[in-house]
Amino acid sequence: MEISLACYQSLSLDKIQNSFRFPSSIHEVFRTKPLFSDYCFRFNRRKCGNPCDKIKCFSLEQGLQPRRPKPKPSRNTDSDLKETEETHVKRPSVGICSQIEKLAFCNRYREALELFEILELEGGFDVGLSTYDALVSACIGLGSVRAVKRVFSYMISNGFEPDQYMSNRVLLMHVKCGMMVDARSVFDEMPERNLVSWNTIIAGLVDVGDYFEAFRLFLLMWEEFSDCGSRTIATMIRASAGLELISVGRQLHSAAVKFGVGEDIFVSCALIDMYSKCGSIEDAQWAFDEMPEKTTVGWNSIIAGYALHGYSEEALSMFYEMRDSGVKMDHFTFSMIIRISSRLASVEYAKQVHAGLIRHGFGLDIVANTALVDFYSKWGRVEDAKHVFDRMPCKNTISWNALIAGYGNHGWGAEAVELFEQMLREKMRPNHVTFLAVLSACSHSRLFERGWEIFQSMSRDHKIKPRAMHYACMIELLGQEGLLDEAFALIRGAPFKPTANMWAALLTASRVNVNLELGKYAAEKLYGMEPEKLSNYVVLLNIYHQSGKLKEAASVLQTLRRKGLRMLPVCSWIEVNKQSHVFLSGDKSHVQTNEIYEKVDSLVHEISKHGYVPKEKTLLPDVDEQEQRILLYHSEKLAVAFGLINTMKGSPLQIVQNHRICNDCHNAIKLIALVTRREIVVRDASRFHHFKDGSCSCGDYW
DNA sequence: TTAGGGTTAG
Repeated sequence: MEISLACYQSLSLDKIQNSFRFPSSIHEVFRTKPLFSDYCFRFNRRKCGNPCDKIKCFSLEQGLQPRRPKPKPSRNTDSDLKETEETHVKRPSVGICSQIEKLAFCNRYREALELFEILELEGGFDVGLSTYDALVSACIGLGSVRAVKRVFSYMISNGFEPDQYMSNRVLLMHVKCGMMVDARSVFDEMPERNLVSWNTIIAGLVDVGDYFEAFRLFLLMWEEFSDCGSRTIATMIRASAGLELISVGRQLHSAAVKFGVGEDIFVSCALIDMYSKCGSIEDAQWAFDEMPEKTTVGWNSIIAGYALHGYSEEALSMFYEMRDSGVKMDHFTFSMIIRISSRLASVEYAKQVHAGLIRHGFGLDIVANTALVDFYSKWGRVEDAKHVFDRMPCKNTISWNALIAGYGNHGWGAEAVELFEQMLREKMRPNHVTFLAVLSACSHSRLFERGWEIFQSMSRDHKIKPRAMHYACMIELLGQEGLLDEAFALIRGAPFKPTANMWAALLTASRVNVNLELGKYAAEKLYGMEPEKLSNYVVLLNIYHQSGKLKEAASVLQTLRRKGLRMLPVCSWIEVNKQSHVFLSGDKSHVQTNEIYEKVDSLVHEISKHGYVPKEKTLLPDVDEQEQRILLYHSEKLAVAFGLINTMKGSPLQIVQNHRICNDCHNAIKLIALVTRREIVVRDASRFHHFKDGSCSCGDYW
């Protein structure tokens, strides 16, 4: 029985309990056809390979054969006797061992492992269980594969025979350090496994995204114990979230209620996360409302849920509620709020969160600081971004990517490339996002040769296969150089089926270079892939117009009308004094309307001295006569005028737009930035446009 | 008995 939790706000849990079919339901779920197609869809979408292979891997018939306990080795051989004798002569090592334990207890893991070196080098020490436990803690604390190998090999060579507790700790040590293959061997060879062992290995599998194997082990665990606790359920809910399988998540929710752990905080948080990741924010909110005690993680999960669905305002409002409820905020909260501020282009708010981050003692947190770097660099405040970046005590690839992308988005292509090279010099490993950022920077700044070199170095030097987006960047780069044939050859030579992004890049290149034939070809490819996407038709329409082919343009227009494709209203918004102001074209609802319109008129008058001529007619098909008259008052211009009236000189204006900026406004804003000596950053549906000193970071190519 | 679980950044 499929149930929607949102429907149960009145009678709720009873019905959920009645729907309980666990665990047989999970077997059914994995065997039924609709769910199989569900997987196919998801795996196609995530490009995780052939879904059929994944399903084959998850064969319930091939159960894991429980290992028999290993027979204890007979001690008849000479060498064994020797070993036994040696164990008798082990040196007491109370001093070193207790020191290791103390250091590990104080989280001084590195020092504990340094001291462990003495045991390794000199050998023959009598090391007790508590010392091994401390060493395991040190390995987990450092997350070091090398340390795990050292400690594990010492345990084996020293003849350590772990009890159930220590076996689980050893298993956990491998799991936490991401050594899942070794962890699996440890698990398989354990003479006895209890619930903790199963939970540990299953959680590890979920952590690395091997959800099918996690489910397989979960069912085997169920066969062995016919029992599971809140921890197992929370983990399996996480696995359902990973697979985006709400039906399985609901069954687990039912199971949790049945087992009396439906209100467990870990289960509740996992449910909030699962429902939001599976697309049902209503159910996530319901699960949150049902939490008897709303913890920091609970609040974080629901805020993350709203943010995931693009409901930034709602997420912020939940954050205010969280703050007012007196629950402690943590580095997760701050990281999310910075990201949400970034979407809302709210510098003031981000500054406050930045201050709060430091005040609450999370000033060194890598995730929150990376979010800050991303925020500042996204909005053209490169100095601030660099300031945060330079003061980060440790940085990872994501931190570097954020700054490189920021440089690139704002037209500092050379600086982005320099930063990328510095990253390589500092032995930080780039990933596919790094290359996307640096190639996109090259493309915005027209660094053709450098971009081409970097593109080639991806697979040659860094063993990273270029993906469709990298190809799209290169097509853009070639298009800027007018090398359309080469761009087309790159698409045809790609080792995979060209994607819509790639054809769209070629279509844009054809429009900019006015190549009708290639444009038509790319547009036709795009229609086949995205028949309902309006922008594809609009670009072709523009190409026909530019080439004077009015008959063909009219035919595209007819197709649009036949398909009933209409544009969503274009809107731009800007935040001033922590308040968002949204504008539509010709919008007269704002309280400062008169002032704003006067400002637009005076700006247009001013920039006309610099050669600006407003376009009389837009090429967009859905703009009616009335709207054509108000072209002068497009949402972008209204937002810019409002920003200029209400903000201090010196600070850049930050405007967000739900569509691509139009050609006319692009020209106008470029000149407005010049005459008013203000920086204006517009994030449209496609990219950032940083207007400064009469030019734009996109190099007029978009 | 100990041990195992939930949320964040490009």
